[in-house]
Amino acid sequence: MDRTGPLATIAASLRRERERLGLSLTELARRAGVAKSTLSQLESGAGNPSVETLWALAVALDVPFSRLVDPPAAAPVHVIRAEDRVVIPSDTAPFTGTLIAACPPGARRDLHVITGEPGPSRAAHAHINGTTEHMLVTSGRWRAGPVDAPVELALGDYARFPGDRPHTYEALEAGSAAVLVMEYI
Amino acid sequence: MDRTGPLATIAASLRRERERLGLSLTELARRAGVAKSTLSQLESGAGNPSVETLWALAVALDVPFSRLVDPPAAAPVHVIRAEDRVVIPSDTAPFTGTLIAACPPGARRDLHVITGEPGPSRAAHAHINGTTEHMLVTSGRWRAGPVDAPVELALGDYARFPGDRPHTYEALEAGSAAVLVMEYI
DNA sequence: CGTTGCTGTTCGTCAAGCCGAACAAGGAGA
DNA sequence: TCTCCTTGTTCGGCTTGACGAACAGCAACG
Repeated sequence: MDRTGPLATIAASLRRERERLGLSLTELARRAGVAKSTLSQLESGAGNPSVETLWALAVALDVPFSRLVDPPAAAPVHVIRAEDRVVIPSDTAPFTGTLIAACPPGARRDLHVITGEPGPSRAAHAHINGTTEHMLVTSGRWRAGPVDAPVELALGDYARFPGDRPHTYEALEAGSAAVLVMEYI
Repeated sequence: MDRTGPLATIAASLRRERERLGLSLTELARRAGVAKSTLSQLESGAGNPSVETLWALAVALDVPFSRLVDPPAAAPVHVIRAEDRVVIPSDTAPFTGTLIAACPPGARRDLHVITGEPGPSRAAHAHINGTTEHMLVTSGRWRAGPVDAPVELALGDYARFPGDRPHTYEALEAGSAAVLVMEYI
């Protein structure tokens, strides 16, 4: 966790999330029930908001509280080979997905098991912003990752890649399987 | 994410985390650089702390910011068989553990891969309060779970059990392996 | 050109968070 | 018991965040 102070992060996050929704500063202030002067100062980096104020803004923006205080998680594609036990993006075509454990409140992590057979790769729609996918091959081989940069994964390989951008899964062997962790910020 | 207001959660979280470290209110206030009167009021539920104040406390407690505002998740023992794709506690004896992905800030989830050979079961020390372990067998068979209620797991079985109490792992076949997710609240 | 409506800004006032000191309560030791 | 140090509490003050209004800038419309 970073210790650089959350104020600058909050300022940037507020403006980013507000513009993501296409809301004006005035409109967001109205929805959140805070004075627009307060919001203006917060977005300009000045101020030290109370928890209640920031909470109201998070609700109005429909984002988790921590989204505003934690620095935007850089989610570059990260690849680790089985030999090194490193992260690698993986992607399968005809596959079945099974939700094993739903994300408990506060943990923000969903566990899936997917199995696939060789065939055309299957594209997955992008998830909400800030999503990261972890994939660990437990059987066979896969090709997975962002549509513009998929990575081939062998048994035991692990991959991590952004889940908020288009990505694909493709099984390269019969009976391929993998553990998939959907992670939200 | 919950929308019930973070103040009560903050009050409970502050006291819980402080007592977890065995710190007195006075000592925590000193380390965080906040007046102990302020901390006293926060723990009693009164007050509406500023982000800077709460941030200083989170740093002093060495917990991510969101740990203080998100409600704690309940973690009863939950078991699911492979046929049902349900959770089941698993436990192995002679084993090797490899950290694949360290817990990113706010996500509070560590990914491990463990491999084991048959032999005497190995007890794992209890982790910090609120820890939950997820285990998914990717090879062989395991017996794992709380020391007083271990569960046998076959290939593909999944188990979830509290990690803040003593538990064990025991591989039942040569070349057994599993994915282990350490989850913190 | 003036008006209306929006953008986001800055200002003064009031309320409230934060602080430090003073406080009561509980052990530990002489 | 009396003292000393700790625990966490409550109290006056200073500081600061939140509010609402007034403000300047820009675009569309009559």
